[in-house]
Parts: sequence; C-alpha cells; structure tokens
Amino acid sequence: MGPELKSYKSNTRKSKSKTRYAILGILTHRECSGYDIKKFIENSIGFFWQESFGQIYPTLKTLESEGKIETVEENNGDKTRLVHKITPSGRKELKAWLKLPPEPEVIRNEMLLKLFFANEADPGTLIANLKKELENKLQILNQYKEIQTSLQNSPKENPNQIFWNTTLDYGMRAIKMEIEWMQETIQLIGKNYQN
Amino acid sequence: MGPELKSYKSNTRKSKSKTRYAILGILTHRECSGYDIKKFIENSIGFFWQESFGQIYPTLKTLESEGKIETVEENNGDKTRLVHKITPSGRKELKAWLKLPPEPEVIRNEMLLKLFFANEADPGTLIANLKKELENKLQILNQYKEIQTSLQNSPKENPNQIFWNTTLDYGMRAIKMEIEWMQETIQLIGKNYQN
DNA sequence: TTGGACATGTAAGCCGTTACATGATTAC
DNA sequence: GTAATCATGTAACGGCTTACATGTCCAA
Repeated sequence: MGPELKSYKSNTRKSKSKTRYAILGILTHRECSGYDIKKFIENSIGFFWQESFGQIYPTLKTLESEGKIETVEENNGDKTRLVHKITPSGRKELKAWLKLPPEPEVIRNEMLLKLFFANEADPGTLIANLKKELENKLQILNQYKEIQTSLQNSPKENPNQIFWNTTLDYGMRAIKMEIEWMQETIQLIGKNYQN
Repeated sequence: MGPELKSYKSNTRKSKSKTRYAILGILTHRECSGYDIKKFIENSIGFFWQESFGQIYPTLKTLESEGKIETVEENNGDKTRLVHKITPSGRKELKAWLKLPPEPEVIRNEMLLKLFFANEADPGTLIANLKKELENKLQILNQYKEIQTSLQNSPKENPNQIFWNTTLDYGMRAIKMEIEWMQETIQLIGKNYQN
C-alpha cells in the first residue's frame, strides 16, 4: 500500500484521444445518451469533428468509472436509455484541457496528393474528379447552412452563441475558399491541356 | 495450384493507407532513398501530407516484394544507401489510384473543438491561445514561402509545375483565410468580454 | 410489415506515431 | 570531440473504423 498506488496516473495522461473532451464538452450543454451525443456531433460540430459509436460508448463507460460523469438509466416501457451527466470533477478536467494550447494536427489531404502527382494522371479523369469534388463542396456549403439554422434555433441568451458562430464562420470561410480555388484550378488546368 | 493462387488480391485491396501512393508518386519524379523520400515530403508536400519513417521503410520493403519498385544498394566507403526506382507495374498502380476520386476525409480540428466549448474556458487563456495560434499560422505562412522557393527551383520545363503551383496555391489560400479569421475572431471575442 | 430511427454495445484488425537501436559522415 | 545530419530499421502501443450483434418503437 505504498504511495505508488495513488493515482499519479491522472497527471501523466499520455493518451492522445480527445473523444473524452468532446463528450464532456457536449455534456456541459445538456445531459445526453450516447446516441444523442453522436447526433449532436453530426449536426453541430460534424464539419470539424467526428466520433463513431465504437469510440463514444466505451469512453462513456470509462468516464463513469472515473467519476467524470454520472449515468442514470431512464426507462419507458421496454425501452432503455442511459442518460449521462457531467460531474464537478468532469467539468474540472474539461476546463483544464481547454487551457492547453491545441496540439499540432496531422493533415492528410488526398485530393491535394493526387493533384500534386497529376502529371501521371489522365487529364480527362483529373478534371472530371475536380468537378465532382466541386459539386461535393457546394453541397457541403448547403449542409453548413443547415447547421447554421440548427445552431441559431438554440434558446436566446445562449452563452455559447458567440463561440458557435465563430466556429461556424471558420467552416464557412474554409468551404468558400475551397470552392473558389477549385473553380479557378479547374479553369487553369483545362486551359493548360488545350495548348 | 488452383486459380485461387492468382493475385486477385490486387483487385480487392481494402487497405486505407495511402503511404504507398505517396512513395510511388515521389519515385516518378526521381529515384530516392527512404531518407530522401522523408525529406522530399517535408519540404514540398509537408503542409498537406506527412509520413513517418515507421511507415516509409516497411512500405518500401512491401513495394519491392510486390515488384512495384526496384531497390539497389549504393555504397561509398562504409556508407550504404538503398536507392529505389519505380517499375512499370508500380507506375500502373499509381495511375490507377490517381483515377479514383479522393475518399472523404476525417477532419479533426482541436482548436475549433476548444473554441466551441469556450464558454467553459477562462477568457484570458482563450484569447492568449488564439493569439499564440495566430503567431503559429504567420510562421507557417513563411514556411510556405520557403516551399514556394523550393518548388520553383526545380528545373525549367518541369511538367509538374502547374500541379505543384496549384497545390501550393491551395495551401496559401487556406493559411491566409485562417489568419484573417483568427484576427477577426480575437477582436470579436475580446470585445465580447469587455461588455 | 417493413424500413427507418432509436438505442447500446463488442471485437477484429488496420494505421500510424513514437521510442528505441545502431552506426557512418560531416561541419564546427 | 561533439553535435547535427545522413541512414535504416523494428516493436510496442494506442486510436479508430468497421462490422457485427441485438432489440425496441413508430410510421407509412
């Protein structure tokens, strides 16, 4: 029973997974089931953050065992929902994480990789794929507009509003930049092949 | 010795790793050692693609065993370099991959995740972190200018030039967009806290 | 009655970083 | 002489997607 049994673990977390923080953050907003969390992610932060059930459910178990959340079974009829609430300890951990500067991201953009090597590609397919990609981005822009609506439908006086707006603004700018770049790039490359 | 021994494997590749294509693409440009490949990635496509030695060396072995590249030992003195060349079979696989539309990316932006939950954050730290991030981005913009120089120092008549330029143009636009967004967001949030 | 949404979970297996191991050469 | 760069590799481990498994409720 020496001091090595004390949880010095909490100071030395080397885990890189941020799933727990995404969950804790959502639970500050409202109590949720795992299923709700997935839905919330999809229609609010889905354009810059994704989680699968395979991550969410086990993480919820872990968070409960650590006392960061409290889980209550909610029954109506035969149907069971596990509703999770953040605890003071969980909120503390979230706040501590929010203070840390974000870690550098590993970025992998397959479209750019293909374009970089496009001298080996078939010109017709290249341009067709870029146009397809442009269509995708235009559709995504529409999805953003839906998220915008969904975020603005939250109650007035929502103290999150300014942060949700700036976050979404980032996404809007990013997608618009991509659309402009694609339109110009398709033109430029098309012109290049005509000569 | 039935037909099941034939390499139908090549049609059913389920692997998601694109390391092999990055390597094959680079080897169309020039023959390289694994070390060279890492360097090339760092100072040309590093802003949208990263690979570690732990991926590169084993993938080179695999590619050689599949006949997609040929490896020759180059000795001077005690020093040994393994120089890899792409084979016709390797080039064929690269071309086939280039035809496929890029797969949807999983995007995870920790900065945006933190901003989204920033109502739980300490305002001072939040703004300090955003400013730090802005400094990072300004530095990255400078790195892009170095890559620009490095890419333009390739021999004239480089048929890759147009693709390298458009790729870099994407990066430049992206980073400029981020810088503008950060400057405005820092202002906006700062103003918000004063009231 | 059938499909879709709600709801929770597990397990396999790939992917990729990181740390480790080793050694030569070059520049200061 | 010593630090940085060149050079090649392996192994552990964690992270995450995907597929699978199971069952309810509701609407068309």
